Formats: sequence, C-alpha cells, structure tokens
Amino acid sequence: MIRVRFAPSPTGFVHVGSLRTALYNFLFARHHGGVHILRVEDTDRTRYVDGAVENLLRTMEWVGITFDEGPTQGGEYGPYTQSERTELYRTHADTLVANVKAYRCFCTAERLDEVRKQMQAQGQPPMYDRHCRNLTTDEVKGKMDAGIPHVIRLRVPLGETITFNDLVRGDVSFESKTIDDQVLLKSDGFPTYHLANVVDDFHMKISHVIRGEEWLSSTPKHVLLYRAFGWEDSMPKFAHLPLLLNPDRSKLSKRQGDVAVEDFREKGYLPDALINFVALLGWNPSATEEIYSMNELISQFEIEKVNKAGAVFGKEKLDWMNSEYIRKKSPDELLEMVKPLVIARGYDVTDEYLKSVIVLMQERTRSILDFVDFSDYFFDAPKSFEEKSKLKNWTPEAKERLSELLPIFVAMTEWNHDSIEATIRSYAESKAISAGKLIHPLRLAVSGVGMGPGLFEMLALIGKNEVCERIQSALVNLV
RNA sequence: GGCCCCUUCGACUAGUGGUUAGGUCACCACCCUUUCACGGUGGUUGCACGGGUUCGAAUCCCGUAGGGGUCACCA
Repeated sequence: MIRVRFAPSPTGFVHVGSLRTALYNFLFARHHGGVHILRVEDTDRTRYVDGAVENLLRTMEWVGITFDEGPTQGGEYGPYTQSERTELYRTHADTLVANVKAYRCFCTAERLDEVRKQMQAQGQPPMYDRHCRNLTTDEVKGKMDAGIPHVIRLRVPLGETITFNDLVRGDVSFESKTIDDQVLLKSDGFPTYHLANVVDDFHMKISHVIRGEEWLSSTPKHVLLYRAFGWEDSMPKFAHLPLLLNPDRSKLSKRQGDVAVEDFREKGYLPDALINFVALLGWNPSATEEIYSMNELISQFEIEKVNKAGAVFGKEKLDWMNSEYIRKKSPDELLEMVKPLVIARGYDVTDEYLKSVIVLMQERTRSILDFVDFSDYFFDAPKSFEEKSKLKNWTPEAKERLSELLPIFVAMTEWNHDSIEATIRSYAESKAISAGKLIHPLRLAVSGVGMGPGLFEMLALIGKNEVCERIQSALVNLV
C-alpha cells in the first residue's frame, strides 16, 4: 500500500517549494491509488505562527491538493499533529536510551558553542564532541537527580558506511564518522524533526518519503534511527526532490521575490496555472506538451522521471501559462474572480457589463489583475493619456476630424459595433483618408492608451453618451 | 572548510552510444491586422572543461572546474 505524507511546519505562509513537494506527494499517491496524508510538524514551539495551519489548509484547497488523512479529517493513525504526540516520542527516546542506542547529554548551550568554535578554529567540521556519550549509569543518575536539564542524543555507530537508495539519485553513501550525535529529544521534552519524523513515518506506515533535497544529508541519520529501533525492514523509500532556485541559482528565497503561494494568488495567478507550472519544475512527462490539468498530471506522474538538478523558478513562463489558463476560462468563471477586484476599486457595474469587458480583455491578459489594471477605461473616463500614443496620434488634423465626427456620433440612432464601424469608415472615405487616421486618435481620446481591444466593440460597450462625452472632453483638454 | 548532490540554448526541459541535438517560455524578423494581444511562418542561442573507453559519445569511466545543499536543543 502506497502511503505518502506532506509534512510542513506551520511557520507562516506556504512556500512554492513546499507547494511542489506537496504536489508531488499528492500526484504520486493519486497515480498509484495510494493514501495522501497531511502531518503538521509543530514541534518547535518558538517558531509556531498562529493561524498558519488554517492558512495551509486554505491554500491546499485553493490549488486542489487533497488529503485522505490529516488533522481535519482524522484517520487510523492519528493524531496528525506532532505536538499532540509528544508522549509517543518520549517513550521511543527512552527505549533507545534503554537499549544503548541513545544517551542523555547534560552539556549546556554555552559548552556546545565553545566546542563548536574550537573545532572550527582547528578547521574541523563543527560537531558535538560526544562528551556525555560515555557517562556511567551513576553519573547520569546523579545529574538527573540534581535536576540538570538534558537532551537525548543518538549514539551514532563509529566507522560504518551508511548507504541508502534514493528514487531520484540512486545509491547515496555517507561515512558515519561525519554524522553528528544528533539531538533526538530536546530539554523541553519535545522531539527534534529527526526523531518525530522517523517515529511518525513508521507508525503511520509511510511507504515513500518524498521531500526536498535539503533533507538529503540528514537522511543517514534517519536510516540510523530506523536501525536503532529495529525497523529497518519497514523503512520507507526515499525520494529527494531537486530544489527550486532563485535566478542566481541559490535556494529560492523570499529576499529575491515572491515565494508564498498566497503572493501568487494575490497577484492574479490561477491555481491551475501555478500547479501546472510548478509540476514541470523538475519533472517532465514528454517535453512536447506544456499544458496539463491536474488529472493529466496524476495519470502521467512518475517519480523515477524527476530530475536531479535544481530548477530556476522562471516567472516568464508562469506568466505565459497563466495567460493560457485565463483564455481557457469561461467569462462566468472569470467574472467570479474579477468582480471582487472591481468592487474593491470602487467601480459600480453590472455583471453583464463586466462580463462583456472580460470577453474583450480575456485574450490580452496575463493576470487576473490586468482585468482591472489595464481595463479601467471601461469603468471610468481616462484620467491621463499615454504620451507615446499622444505624440503619434493627437495631431491638429486628427483633432479637427474628431470634432467633425463628434456630431455625427451624436446623431446616430443605432449604437453598436457594425453601425459604429460603418459610420467611421464612410466618414473616412468621404475625407479620402484611411480609417486608421480616425481609429487611433479615437482610441486615445476614449481610453487614454494606444492599445486594447478592437475599437468598434470597445466604443459599443462603453456606450454612446459616455463616448461622446470623452471625445468632447479630450478635444477641450488634450493638447 | 568537511560531507553530500548536481552540470544540454538566457529559463524550463527531451534525449540512456550513431539525431541536421527536439519542444516550450523569452527574444528577433516577417505575415495577419484599426492598436495591443491571439494565431501563423522563420530565426539567433546549448551538450562546463580535460582525458580516456569505442568504428562512433550529450549519452559510459576518470579527473578538473563551477554551482548548490547541509553541517542547531529549526524544520
């Protein structure tokens, strides 16, 4: 039975790297008809952020990643929040101590700092010097009776080579002498990631651990833990995902731009586009097709085809994908997303009108935000005019023609795409000029910019009175 | 610095011994066109380097270089 888990710590927003990890776990589970589990790793009380779990749930729902077991839906192997399982970790840590696989360490933070500094000064990698590793039973008892705070550390065997198979990287080996006697249980009684992770993965019967590459170098510690517990036979398979990178190829970080899924949502990205884009960062089913629905991703996903090298999170392609998805949406679906933005800007329009705007703008939009940012002239007269277009189109001749055209517009009884086009073209013909000589200045006068949807449908939608007022106003105010 | 991982166009990638090294984004040109966008056509740009192995290497091996990750009582 395939059982995988997404195990975030609730420390705030959801990083797009986490999103991809969650997605791959989800795709892998769904592809194989397995179980997708959400486990909240909140063992660091100092980093806990209020509301982070709720935010996480909301974000997963928004992108369409679902869970079969987790804090909200429960399940056979709960609880799924680590802070509710501390007793389990404690007894497991005690068992390791009893079996001489771990030991109690009474070193102070100051001493540890000191040791690390010394080792670094000697050009050694900073590791714990195993000072408490060989305390006698009596010494330990004495310190415990004296109430000296302590941690429990893993007794890493010396002189072994630890090899494990990674589904994306093949066999990976580490010398045990390079592995620190890792803290398993902190002095506050909470487990560290390593202990909690291994204990939970075992008890939750996790079959595959799919996580970011930053965990690769701590995997031997986990392997050692499985061995110490005698769980080697049920050790999960590991798959370490390539990192998502900044443009400078460092690990994707907040400092260099948006990394929170929430940021992308706010900037007008569609969840389908984000998912599609992120899915193809580090994995590719064919290389000829670029657009995949969630169901297609599920049916095509193969963990073995995940790449080894990190992938730069390049926004241009995401923008392109977003525009592709916007074009595929129905006006009604878009209306739902655009309407709140329009209301937030203080514009008051009917759904019918807004939907017409959406239809006209849909093909020229890269973000949902563009429906208000680049379409404001549908809701209000332009407050400024684009300089470049003005220079090119707002000539004395153009103004003269518009002033002649204005009364013709006013006199029109029918106001629609065809009648407007006919009027403009016949006027242009009567003056023996190209229609473009009219169209461009008109666009500028009415919209304030030099680009946009077809002029005739635009004028038809904005309405005769408003159009005439804007022409009038431009003739007076635009120099 | 130790350890580990990685290396095909600017970016995402296909490619598993024989290809004119393919696709997508971006970029450029042209076409379409009332602008923009869409669409269409074409184009510039790449196997990090050096040695092997082989009739033949982007593909296999070994080095070098470069990049990244990790070395907490954080995950």
